[in-house]
Amino acid sequence: MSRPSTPLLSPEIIGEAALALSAAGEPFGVNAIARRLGVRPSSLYNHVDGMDGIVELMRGRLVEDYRVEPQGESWDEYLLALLREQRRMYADHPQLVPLLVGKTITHPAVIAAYDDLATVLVEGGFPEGDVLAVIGILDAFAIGFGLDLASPEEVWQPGEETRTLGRILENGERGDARSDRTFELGARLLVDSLRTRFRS
Amino acid sequence: MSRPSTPLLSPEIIGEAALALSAAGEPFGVNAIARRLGVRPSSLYNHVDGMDGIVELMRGRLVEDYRVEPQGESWDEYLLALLREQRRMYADHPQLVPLLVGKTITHPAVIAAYDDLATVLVEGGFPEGDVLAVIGILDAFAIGFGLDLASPEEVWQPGEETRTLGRILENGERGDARSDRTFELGARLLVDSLRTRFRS
DNA sequence: ACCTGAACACCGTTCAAGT
DNA sequence: ACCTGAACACCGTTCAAGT
Repeated sequence: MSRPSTPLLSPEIIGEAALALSAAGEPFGVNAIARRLGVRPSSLYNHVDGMDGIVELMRGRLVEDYRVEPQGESWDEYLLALLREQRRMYADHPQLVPLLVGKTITHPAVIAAYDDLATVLVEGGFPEGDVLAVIGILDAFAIGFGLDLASPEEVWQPGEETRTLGRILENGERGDARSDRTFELGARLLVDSLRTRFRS
Repeated sequence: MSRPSTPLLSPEIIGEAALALSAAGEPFGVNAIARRLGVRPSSLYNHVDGMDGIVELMRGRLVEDYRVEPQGESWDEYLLALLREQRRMYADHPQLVPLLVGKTITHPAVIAAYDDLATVLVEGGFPEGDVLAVIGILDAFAIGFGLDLASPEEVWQPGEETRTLGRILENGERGDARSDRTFELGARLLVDSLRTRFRS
């Protein structure tokens, strides 16, 4: 059983297993992936360049799975759709966030997605000198709200008396409802202020 | 040498070592901390409740180190100062982000900091029903821009031809200068839109 | 009370051996 | 070409032994 007639593994299979583990909130290391695929950890190294390679694979699959293609809608509608989808993506894979933002992006599909965004902004009338900053703001937004959505049902649990926070928490929502309201307000504020500042 | 006359360790010493490692971008696990303190990993368990306890310790030290106390300035000035400091904090400890946002906050000093913020917002005239959402937006902002600041000098490196992104990158800044411009624009947009929406 | 050493079940990675 | 098994240097955690 040292070499099967038809391969058990491939980069695609490995990437998919890694993402499934990550989406389930479980560790997605070499050993965990091998366990899930019924294979020895060392087998993975025939298809993938270690843990770094696996992360690159995951990045590629994520762009595909959460891709939002411009359909000719107005820039603000596109931005809202993109923000919503990206937030979902980071919320589904919070453990992956530091690994994704810690490395330079070279993956062609990811570059293409950012190129789409840059093009929509330029065609929407944004000054070219500001486009990079706007892209960065959108990314920061999506990551921040994604992690917020992934955070526990109860974010704050005051032990002692508070002046304001405790009262606000009692009357406010919690869990996904709280995170959704936060995101919707934030997204609206952002898009509105972009429109105001760069009205064309 | 099984028990020293004066203890080698304490929760404070352990937390400080962990933060120093994290700030240096190095792993800050039990073994790494023990190595740095010239002690065996098992020794830490006399002072701290495992890795979870160490993270709680780090959280507490972080609030102190990056605390921004309201000084009676206007709410928007306070918000800007807070955003800047929090961004710095997350940028200095990107690896810690998923561990911090993944757990309910009970630490009294952290609760007190959020209580300060909630109080400033209420006194600044924000409707109480919106304060929780605004706090969430500020958090998301700080985390997102913090991770952006911690990201590599070159965030995008297109391999092939692009329609817009490549040109924008050539003419734009990179590294901290890019991240700073992004943050300053984002912070200004946010505070402006909060002022507009909740003008009192 | 507090540090140690041994032990355990993990982790990522390399590499010779097998087909 | 591709899976395995052994080996290595890690990791977090427990616990009896020492003072």
